[in-house]
Amino acid sequence: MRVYNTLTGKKEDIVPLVPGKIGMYACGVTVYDVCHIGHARSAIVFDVMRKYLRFRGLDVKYVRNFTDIDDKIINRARQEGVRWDEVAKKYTDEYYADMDRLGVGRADVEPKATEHITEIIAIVRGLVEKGYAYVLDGDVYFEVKKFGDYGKLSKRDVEDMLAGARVEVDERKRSPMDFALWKSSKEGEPSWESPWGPGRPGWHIECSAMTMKHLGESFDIHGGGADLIFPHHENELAQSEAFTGKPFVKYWVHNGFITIDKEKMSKSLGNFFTIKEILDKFDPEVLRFFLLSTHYRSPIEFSDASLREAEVSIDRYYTTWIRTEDFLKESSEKVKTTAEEKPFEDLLSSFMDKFKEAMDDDFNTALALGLIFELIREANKFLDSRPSGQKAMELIRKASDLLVQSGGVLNIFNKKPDEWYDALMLTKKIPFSKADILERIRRRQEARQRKDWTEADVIRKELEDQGIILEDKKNGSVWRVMINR
RNA sequence: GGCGGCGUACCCAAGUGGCAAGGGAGAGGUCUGCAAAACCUUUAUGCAGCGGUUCAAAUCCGCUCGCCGCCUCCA
Repeated sequence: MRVYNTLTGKKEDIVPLVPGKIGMYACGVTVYDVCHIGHARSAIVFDVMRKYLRFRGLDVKYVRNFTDIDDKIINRARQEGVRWDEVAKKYTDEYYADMDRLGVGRADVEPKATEHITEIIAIVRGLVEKGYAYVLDGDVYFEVKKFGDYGKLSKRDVEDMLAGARVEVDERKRSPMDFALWKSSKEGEPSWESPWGPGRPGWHIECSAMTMKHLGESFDIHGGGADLIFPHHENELAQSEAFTGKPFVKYWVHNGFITIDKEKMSKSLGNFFTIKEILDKFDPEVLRFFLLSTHYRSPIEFSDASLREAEVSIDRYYTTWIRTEDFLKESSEKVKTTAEEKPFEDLLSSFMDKFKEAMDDDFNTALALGLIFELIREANKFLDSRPSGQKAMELIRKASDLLVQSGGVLNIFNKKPDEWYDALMLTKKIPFSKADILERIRRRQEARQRKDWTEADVIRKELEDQGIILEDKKNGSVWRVMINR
């Protein structure tokens, strides 16, 4: 398995620090507002990585944090006139609600900054003692120039950055690049006792404390959005390695942004969609599929049209699923071998290797999806050749097993077709109930038996106008929800 | 200004040296009472442009053009 490591700028073989085990940390969210789909991308990408690593037999410990104390939270609380911890609680709940709807699983440990104040203080104290940090009026700063490797993750040169000087200058600091490990609290602000007086942790130190506690001083994979590379991860790396004297993270993994009209989706530009907004119009599976249809490091342009395309693709999957189910239900004594059998069998036996190969190569979900659709096409082709007999059934059963297995890793295609259509009934706001539809199908079936094609077509048209498509099969008609309307 | 990335068909999108995955849309066809679904054929002698290296380049190197990101909070 290989992964692109931001630290080295190359794809590298994944060799766990402890054979058979993976320690993995992903930066979660600061709980001061509702999540947008950029947060969803990060959450989904690392959820799938975790699932795949497990699928490959690794014992994964996945940690994802909450930043529940921060200036933004304090500001938000001030604006809303509520306590800071109420803000944190509220948006933590919102986060869970969004993730649950999205189908993103919980991490193995979900630590909060405020639950690690003791550990944070211990690290800050250690850094002061080791001479990497200095105290100023109750604040503690990390002195960047003391850490020779500073800039190695984001490929930045400290001198260049100083020359650029877009950093807010606090005259008291020894260097503008120095960053806060501990911030003294003003009257009325949340605070914890510390050797430097009442205060709260700086932004980056919490991750060092939490990773160290839950994954050890060195661990395998650290992930997050690409916008966290600098300064957050750079600072995290510096303070962690300065404190322990050991390599902090083996593989740094960063996901690309979601763009709108080619521009990064962000709070400040205001061009963002919340997870809720999207899930009102699309099933969570559609968003997941869409996000996995592009490699995780590439930017992905967000639009309704793209989500509709994803919807069509998913529908193709469930349509095929129904075909395979129908096929397996029909008992077939007579054996009919077709010319399609051999190529189909070959594809089935090579599929899982190719799927693994795709996912092994830096979690190439887009390529993996391509393979899944190749399998779907071949399964349909095989069924079109009208085979029958035990062997044919075994092949189809194997195909659906492979689809379930690969879909399971990607956390897609995990519904039953019925559930997919139920979901579409809701998101497409179909005005008919299932009973309405079945009643019309029954009436149409009578008309068809009378060979009253006009009447049959009128009923079909009526359903079609409301977004329901009928398919006539040899033993009756079935309905589906129309996607493109 | 410094650093990094991207540009593949009508659209989305894989592909880091050896015949250009996959999906959508379009056209034609098979099947069907007609449809739908499915399948088949078709749609890039070509990968932003120009040079170079190589037996061989979308892939490596150089330059040019265009777009974007980070350098400040950000998934």
